[in-house]
Amino acid sequence: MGEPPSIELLPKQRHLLEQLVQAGQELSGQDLHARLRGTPLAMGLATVYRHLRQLQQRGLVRCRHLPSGEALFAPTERDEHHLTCVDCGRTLPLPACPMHDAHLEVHQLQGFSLLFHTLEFFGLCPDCQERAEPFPAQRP
Amino acid sequence: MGEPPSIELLPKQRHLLEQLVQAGQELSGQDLHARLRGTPLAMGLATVYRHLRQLQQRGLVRCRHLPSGEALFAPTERDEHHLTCVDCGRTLPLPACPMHDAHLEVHQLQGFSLLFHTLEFFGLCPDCQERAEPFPAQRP
DNA sequence: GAAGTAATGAGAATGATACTCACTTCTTGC
DNA sequence: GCAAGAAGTGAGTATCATTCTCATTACTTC
Repeated sequence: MGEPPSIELLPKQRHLLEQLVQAGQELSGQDLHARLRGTPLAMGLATVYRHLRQLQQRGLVRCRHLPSGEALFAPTERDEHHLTCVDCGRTLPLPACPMHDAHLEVHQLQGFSLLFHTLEFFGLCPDCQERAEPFPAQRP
Repeated sequence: MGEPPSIELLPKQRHLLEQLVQAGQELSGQDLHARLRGTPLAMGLATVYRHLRQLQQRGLVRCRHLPSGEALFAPTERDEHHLTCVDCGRTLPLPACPMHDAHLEVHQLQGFSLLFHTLEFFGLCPDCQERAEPFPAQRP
C-alpha cells in the first residue's frame, strides 16, 4: 500500500499524465510533444500518441475532437466538459458536469465496463449570434 | 404554417439531411458520398463536407468522432448517443439519452445559444474485458 | 553477459477533411 | 427574354494530425 494509483505505468506514460494534470487545460498530441522538447523526458511524436492511446484505454485520459479535427486530451480525474461554438470554434469549459449524478443503468451498459465519458454542447457564441442575426439566412 | 421545419435549405442540403434520417444510423462523409453516387442528387465530396458543416452550424446535424478519427454524422432530431469500446472500437447505441432532462442552467451558457450536444461513454466491451483479464498489465 | 523482449523514434504512409479555382446554374433588373 | 452578377459545384490538390514501419536501443532474466 501507499502506492500511487497509477499502477503499471511506464515512466513516460506517467510523465505524460502528469503534464496533462499540471497543464490545467486540454492539450493536443502536438502540444504535448512540443512542451516536452528539450526536457529530459522528451519523446517522439509516435511515442506521445502511442502512450496517449494507452492511457485512454486505461481510463486515465479522455479525448475530445474539436470541429477542426484536432484531438484534445485531458486527465479523466478532471471531470470537465465544454461548450463549443459551431461557427467560430470558440470553446468554453463548463463550470460543472451536468452528468455528475446521471448514471447509466445496468441494462444500458450491456456488459461494458465504463471508463469515462465525454459530453460536449454545441451552439452559437454571443458574437456569432450577433453576426448572424442581421442576415438570418445569408451566412453559409 | 404547414411548412417543413427545414427553412432555407438548399436542395442538396435537404437531400443530405434526408439521407441521414432515412439511413437510421450514423454515416461518415465518405459514406454519404458513396451512397449518393449514381443517383440524380449525387454530389462531390467537397460539397458533401461543405453542406454537412453548414447543417451542423444550423443545429440540424450532429457529429461525433470514433477513436479511429472517423467522423460520423446523424440528424440531431435523433437524440441517440453511444457506448464505445476504447480497445476494439465497437460502438453501441444507448437505448435512451441520460441527458434527456438534465439541462444546462442559464449561467452555464454564458450567452451561447444551444444547438445540440454529444454524449459518449467509453469503456471496455465484454470481449475486450475477457481478453484483458488474464494478463492485467500485459496488453499494451 | 548472451538472448529474448519491450520501448523508442525518424521518417514515410495514410486518410479524412479543407481549399482552390474554373465552370455552371440561378436571380434579378431591365 | 437576356445580360450581369451572385451563388453553388466538383475535380484535383494541399494540409495536417495521426498511425505505421522498422531499425536501433534499453531492459530482463537466467
